[in-house]
Amino acid sequence: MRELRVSVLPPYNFDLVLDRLSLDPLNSVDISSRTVKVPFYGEEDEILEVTATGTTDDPSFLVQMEKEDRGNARLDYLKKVFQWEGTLQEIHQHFLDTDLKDIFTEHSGTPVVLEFNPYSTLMKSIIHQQLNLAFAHTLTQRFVHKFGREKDGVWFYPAPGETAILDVDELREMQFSQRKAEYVIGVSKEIAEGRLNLQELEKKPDDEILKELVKLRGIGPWTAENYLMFALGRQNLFPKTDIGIQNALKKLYGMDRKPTLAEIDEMSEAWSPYLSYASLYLWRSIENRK
DNA sequence: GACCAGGATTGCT
DNA sequence: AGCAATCATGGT
Repeated sequence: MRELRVSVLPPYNFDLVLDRLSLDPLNSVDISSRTVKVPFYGEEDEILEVTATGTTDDPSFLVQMEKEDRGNARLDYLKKVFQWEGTLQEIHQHFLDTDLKDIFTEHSGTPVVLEFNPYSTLMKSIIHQQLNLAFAHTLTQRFVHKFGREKDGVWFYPAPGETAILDVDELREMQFSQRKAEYVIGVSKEIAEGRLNLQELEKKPDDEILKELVKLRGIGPWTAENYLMFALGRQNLFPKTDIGIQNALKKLYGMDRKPTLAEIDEMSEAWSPYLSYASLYLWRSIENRK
């Protein structure tokens, strides 16, 4: 077991990170020991264990790895996933002059934490389309439990090639709709057969990635924006068709209806170039928390 | 028992 | 181009 200590710039509230991660039952989170076990999709499945050892104003972490970290691949991955090199201070500063001031103060130190794998983000987003979160998590969990892999309590999504050869009926059995099953298998085929290269895609600017992803059957604007935000960590995305965002804005402005798309454009204008943070904090503002 | 969920596609006009 | 129907099921 290799151990490593990391400190990052404040503010950074890892307990809020764990709180959000625990919304997905596939994540291996232990709130009391302030630890999350992260799947690392290398040549073999590996687990990286991250434990908070500091506070919001003096954040530090203990990282435990199973193998030697050749080329810093694992540490670089964790830095990106948990945004350890971000500057939340500046971002908070930006929002103090906006209508999101109170929400940002309440959730101060919450970074945008990325999903643990680009392909899994795509699958999860497609499965989550249009469904309430409870059922969406159930479906995703069924999918990963049946076709993915487990190691020491940590779940790994199947590889694209493994999903690509599934039959639609195998997903229908676990209560996927016909079309959702086709989307999941179809997009996996695009990747497995080399027509969609996620590593190459990552090098392009937001608008080009959006354009390419939306061409695929089963990926619309919402899913593509979700990918840019949570697989790639792009900072200026605002999924205005998202029901959760619309409900959060309705609540924020005390409206008796959801805002129109034009109204949303107006509201969000002042939050650029950090719209992804605005989105995250708006989602957090309507999530049920203990 | 409606009606809505962290949407996208298809088939109408 | 724009609109309605469709999808599976759980929560309210």
